[in-house]
Amino acid sequence: MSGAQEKPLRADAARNRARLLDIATQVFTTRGAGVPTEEIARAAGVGVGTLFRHFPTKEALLEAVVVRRLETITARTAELIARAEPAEAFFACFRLVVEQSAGKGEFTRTLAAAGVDVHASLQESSAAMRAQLADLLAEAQRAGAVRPDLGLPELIALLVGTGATMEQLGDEPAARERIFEVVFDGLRPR
Amino acid sequence: MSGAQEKPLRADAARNRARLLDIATQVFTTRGAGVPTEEIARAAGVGVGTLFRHFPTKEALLEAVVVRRLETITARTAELIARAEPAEAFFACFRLVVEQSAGKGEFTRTLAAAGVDVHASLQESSAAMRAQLADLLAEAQRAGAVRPDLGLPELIALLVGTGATMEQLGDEPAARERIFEVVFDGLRPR
DNA sequence: CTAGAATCGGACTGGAGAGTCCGATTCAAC
DNA sequence: GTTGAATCGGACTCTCCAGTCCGATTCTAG
Repeated sequence: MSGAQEKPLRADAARNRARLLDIATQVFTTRGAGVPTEEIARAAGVGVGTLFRHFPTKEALLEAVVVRRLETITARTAELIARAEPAEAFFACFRLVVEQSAGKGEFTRTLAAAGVDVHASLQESSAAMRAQLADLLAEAQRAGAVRPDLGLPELIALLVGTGATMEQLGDEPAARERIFEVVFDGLRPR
Repeated sequence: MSGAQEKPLRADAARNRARLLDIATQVFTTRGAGVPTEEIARAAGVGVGTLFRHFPTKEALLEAVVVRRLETITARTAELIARAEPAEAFFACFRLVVEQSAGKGEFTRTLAAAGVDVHASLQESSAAMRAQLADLLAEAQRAGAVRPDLGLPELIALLVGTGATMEQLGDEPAARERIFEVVFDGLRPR
């Protein structure tokens, strides 16, 4: 579904598009989804017209940012799964998702509030992520590393919640590590 | 500090003010802080002029809602502290704060983003809450019920984060209970 | 190099929502 | 009941921002 069926963009157009995505990712992540589109455009060195040609809606831009991030996380998670034991992979992925989700909560919230619902592309990549997490969880439970009564919804909620915890905590590596210890201890069987 | 130094409000004015606070609490909690002030006013059966007389700013209204909630929680927490053993009180209060914080995250976020910083009244009641939590934590740690390396900032972050977890999870009592088990297990010493 | 198509830029529009203003209304003191 | 002060209501203004439009610019095929 994510093939390259689009006709090749003109050189400058492709450059602008990529630049917009990068800048938007950075700005939205650090300052929240409320930043005006015009500011994103200026930071990327283009006019708003250009921005809206590439992303017909602010929501579309947000969505593109989130999808790209999800895809990155999914890919890295796949690597981890292939390379490590179930238990180790599970906890490593938990860390990965939490670290990469910084500030993402606001996006999805905005998206859900704005559009009728999240769009097709997002549903697609988030479904892939869910499937991966479900596998990961099942494997870890089979290996006895995670309490067996935990479901996928709880795991996802915990991922989001731990992300919120970290956001609240700020940059204090030792404290962040202690949070991981608490959550991981809680996840293991009694 | 929270004495009654204000001159007595006229009967209708007092009624309107109370009604506005109630409605605002309800509406903001269920639909987020983005709801237009006009809608709050209409739901309360008054004009926007009235709303803005009592709360000169939307931010002020949000703040009043949050302060009131904090005060409620603080009072109930005090009861629990007086009535139970340290360990029991600690976990009961954790539950209480998480349950009562549903949807509050967005408020504080909005507040922090809007005003220069949170206002005096909020700082006051949140300082009271912090002090209470610090006591609670220290007592529970002395009783050996909570891992000793946990600080107040981590506790607060966990409260917020667990609130986010619950919000994400929705209304599924069994799942919510499992989340509490995970977090509480993680909080206890190894 | 040239022409024509794709892309750009940013002034402009429309709409939404916060906060103001003042004539109309309601309260309460006498 | 009367009267003046407090309060109300909601039309109105002002600001901010998403998204449009079109003349100007830049790319690329030949």
